[in-house]
Amino acid sequence: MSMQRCCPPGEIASDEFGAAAELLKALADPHRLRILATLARASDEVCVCDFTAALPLNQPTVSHHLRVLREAGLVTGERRGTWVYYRLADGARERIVAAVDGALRAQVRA
Amino acid sequence: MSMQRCCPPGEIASDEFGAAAELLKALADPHRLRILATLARASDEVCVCDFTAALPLNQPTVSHHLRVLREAGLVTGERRGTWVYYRLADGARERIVAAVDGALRAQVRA
DNA sequence: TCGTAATATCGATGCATGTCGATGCAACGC
DNA sequence: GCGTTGCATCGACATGCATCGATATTACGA
Repeated sequence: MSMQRCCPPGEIASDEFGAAAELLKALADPHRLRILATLARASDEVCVCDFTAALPLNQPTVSHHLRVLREAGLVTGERRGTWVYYRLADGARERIVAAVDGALRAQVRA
Repeated sequence: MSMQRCCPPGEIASDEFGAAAELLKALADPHRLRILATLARASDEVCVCDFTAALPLNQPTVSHHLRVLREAGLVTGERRGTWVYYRLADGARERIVAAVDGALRAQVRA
C-alpha cells in the first residue's frame, strides 16, 4: 500500500471571521493605533485639531483615519461649536479582545 | 480677543506602534484568522494539506498566508517527510493581546 | 534514476488602501 | 451679510496585498 495519510481528519474552523477581520483591519495601522492610544489615555475626549497637530499627517489623512475608526465602531465623534471631539467607544477594547479570542482561544464548541 | 483654544494641551501618544501594527496586520484577514482558529482548537499540529483542502483557496495562496503568519511569529512549521505541519507559536495569543493593550489600555506610563 | 506528490517560491494581475491637494460645509466673529 | 477657521469629502495617485498559474524544491517509492 502506498498513500499513507498525513494525519487524522482534524477539524477545520468554519468561515465566520469576516467581521473580526474587519475590526482588526481598522486597528492594523500605526497612526490609528496612536490615535486610539491617545484616546485611551485621555480621561475625556480629544479634539481633532490635537491629532492634526501631533500626527505627521495632513488634515485630510487624519480625517480619513478617524473615519475608519468611527465606521469600525471604535470611536465616536461629537461636534461642539467649531470643533469636533472624539472619544473611545464603550467596550472598544473588549470587542477587540473578543474578536481575537474568537479565533485564538482553544475552546470546545457546544 | 478671538482665538479661544479648543481644549487643554492634552497628551499625544508617541509613535511606537509600528510593531503592533505589523502584528495586527498579519491577523487582519479572514482566511488567516480561520487558519489560526483551526490551530488553536487542534490539540496538536495540523498538516498544510488540511488547509488546502478546507480553505476556498489554491495551494500557493494557502502557502502565502502561512508564510505571513510564520513571519509574524504566530505559527511555526516543521517538515516531517513529505508533509509540513504547523502549530500555534507559544504565547501567540498573549503577544496579540499585549499589542492591543499597549494601545488601548488607559494606563499611566512609568 | 525516474516519476510522483506535497510545499514553497516566482511573476503577474487586479483590487484595496494610505496619502495628499482641492474643494465643500458648518460654525463663529465682525 | 462676509470672511475665517475647523473638519469632512472628493478625486487622483502610488503603494500594498490577496490571488492565481507556472515553476522550483524536497522527499519518497518503485
